[in-house]
Amino acid sequence: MPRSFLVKKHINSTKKPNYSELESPTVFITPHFYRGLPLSVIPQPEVLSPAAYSPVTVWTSDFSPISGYPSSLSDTSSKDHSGSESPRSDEDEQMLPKLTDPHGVEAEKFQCSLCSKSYSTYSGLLKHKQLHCDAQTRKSFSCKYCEKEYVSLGALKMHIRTHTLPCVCKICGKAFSRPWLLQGHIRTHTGEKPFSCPHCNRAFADRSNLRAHLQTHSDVKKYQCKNCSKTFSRMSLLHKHEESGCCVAH
DNA sequence: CTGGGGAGGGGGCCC
DNA sequence: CGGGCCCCCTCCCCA
Repeated sequence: MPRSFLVKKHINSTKKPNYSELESPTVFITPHFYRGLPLSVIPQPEVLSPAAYSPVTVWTSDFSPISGYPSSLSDTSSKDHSGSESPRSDEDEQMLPKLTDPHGVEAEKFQCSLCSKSYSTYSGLLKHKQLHCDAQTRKSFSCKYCEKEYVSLGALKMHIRTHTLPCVCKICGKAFSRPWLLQGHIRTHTGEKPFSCPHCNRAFADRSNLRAHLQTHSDVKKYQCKNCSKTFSRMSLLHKHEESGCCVAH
């Protein structure tokens, strides 16, 4: 039976969210454990709305045309407010070539594929790229719950789930960020242990714990002290060993 | 005090 | 792009 997961203490309260203060969960698992697989539910609209993110800039790996990008970005960001997609900033306007200029695009041979601004020399284009577009092409999606930033919307959505915790155990009400975490938790209720040790046949509910257990069967363990060469089955044990002062004198 | 098990978090990869 | 899965890691607790 689980021992501590319901009374887990967060000594460093700043490190982990206060789950009780988060918004209400949206997914429940029925007692029919293996029929009703956990379903993830999209977080609250305001969480996934464009306002939830801070898409500062757009990132591309090179300077090639990115015709597909703006539409893909707007696909996820403009559904709730059609008619206001892709607003161009003042700076963007300044970056565009002035087509009415008598020395307009026709006279320029090197054109920025991102902002369409043209230059008569390649070095001019490179300078523009370094000073303006390269900086602007680094996308940054910020979490509205914390200070973390991600380079992709998908990564941010994944992270936001750690705040919203949409997967909730029907039995005990504990919430999780991902369905498979909930599945692992449900095993603590059912006692299911699908991962067996080939050496001693001891079973585990979690693959990671089996992996840690396998280390105990090894003479030379994975984590080794740099100073005394003693090995440990877990990094945490190695850290304890180092903090104990064993190697301070060396 | 040390080693090990239980439980869970988070990023990355693949489909 | 999202879900599932894997891997690595941490924290807590107990023998």
